[in-house]
Amino acid sequence: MQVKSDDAYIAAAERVCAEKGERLTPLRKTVMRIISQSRHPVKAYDIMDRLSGEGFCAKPPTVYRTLDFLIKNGIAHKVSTMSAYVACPHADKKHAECFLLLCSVCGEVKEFCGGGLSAVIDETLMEQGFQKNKTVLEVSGVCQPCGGGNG
Amino acid sequence: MQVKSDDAYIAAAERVCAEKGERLTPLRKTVMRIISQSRHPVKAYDIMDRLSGEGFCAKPPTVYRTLDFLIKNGIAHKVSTMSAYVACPHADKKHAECFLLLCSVCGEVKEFCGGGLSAVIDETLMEQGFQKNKTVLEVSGVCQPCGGGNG
DNA sequence: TCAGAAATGTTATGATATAACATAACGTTT
DNA sequence: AAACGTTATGTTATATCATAACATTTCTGA
Repeated sequence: MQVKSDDAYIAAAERVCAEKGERLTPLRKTVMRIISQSRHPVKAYDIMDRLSGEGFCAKPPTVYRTLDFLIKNGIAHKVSTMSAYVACPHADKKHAECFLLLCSVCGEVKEFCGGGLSAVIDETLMEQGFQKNKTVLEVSGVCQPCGGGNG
Repeated sequence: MQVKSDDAYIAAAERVCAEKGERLTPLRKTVMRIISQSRHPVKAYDIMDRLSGEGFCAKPPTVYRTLDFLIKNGIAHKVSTMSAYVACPHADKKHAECFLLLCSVCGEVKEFCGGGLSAVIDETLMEQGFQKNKTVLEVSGVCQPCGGGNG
């Protein structure tokens, strides 16, 4: 399995921000690096601790504001079921909504952006007369390398 | 739109518990009643306050334990994106996984259990080699009565 | 009625998140 | 450069959500 280097995440974040006229400040870049280097979703307070190790003295509001910024710009996601945060691996590509697969064995999170699934969800919502704003789909289970499916 | 009376929720809860050999104690029944009477998801600490009004003196662990029980037995759900809890309207019927539509205008939550959507999700996960344990799908938006879709 | 299991009570604390206001950094205009 | 408005970050305090650990009570079956 190919793993994206954290530099690639940062580069993507740079591109997204440049395009939107947003500023990827040192703090924001560092938070982005912290979550993109982790193979697991990272808790806000863990981010705070890691920031301390990098010379920042961030308190909770700073961390949450930074996370809000990253999420608002689509370069990070909140894992609601875990109260934790992940970097988006394809922030700079046009893509459907991101769904999250959470492996309870290795703890890794995998994103998938199935246009097909997105379409089915949209269609279902349409039938219900529900106007979607945001979809959160998080599946916990066992990923393939950990023995989940198809060996 | 037909609204289910809270008695129906309690009756369903009774049936589910009876079937499983679980006990729907006064505390559990009261919590079930509290969340089934609300049109919105209810916060744990609000449940605690309401319990006080009914003669219980429940502290957080008691409330969370009770919620865990209800969730474990499929008669209530946690709305992860809101840290709040709802009663399941069809706990006693065999049904696919429940998905939640959260209206940001009226605050109501609507459940739907589309077997079709469930199947598509399962299929997608299969393709990914991911063995599902639990799926959380929560959509925020605007419901039909509030002007969401199709008038 | 005794023993074990299940449920609830109690105390304390941990974990997650935001409000409100102060200061600093940045960019633009003059 | 000085003055200004905007954006970003710092700071203090506190609100909100949740669980660990252990005590007591209640239920149930032998």
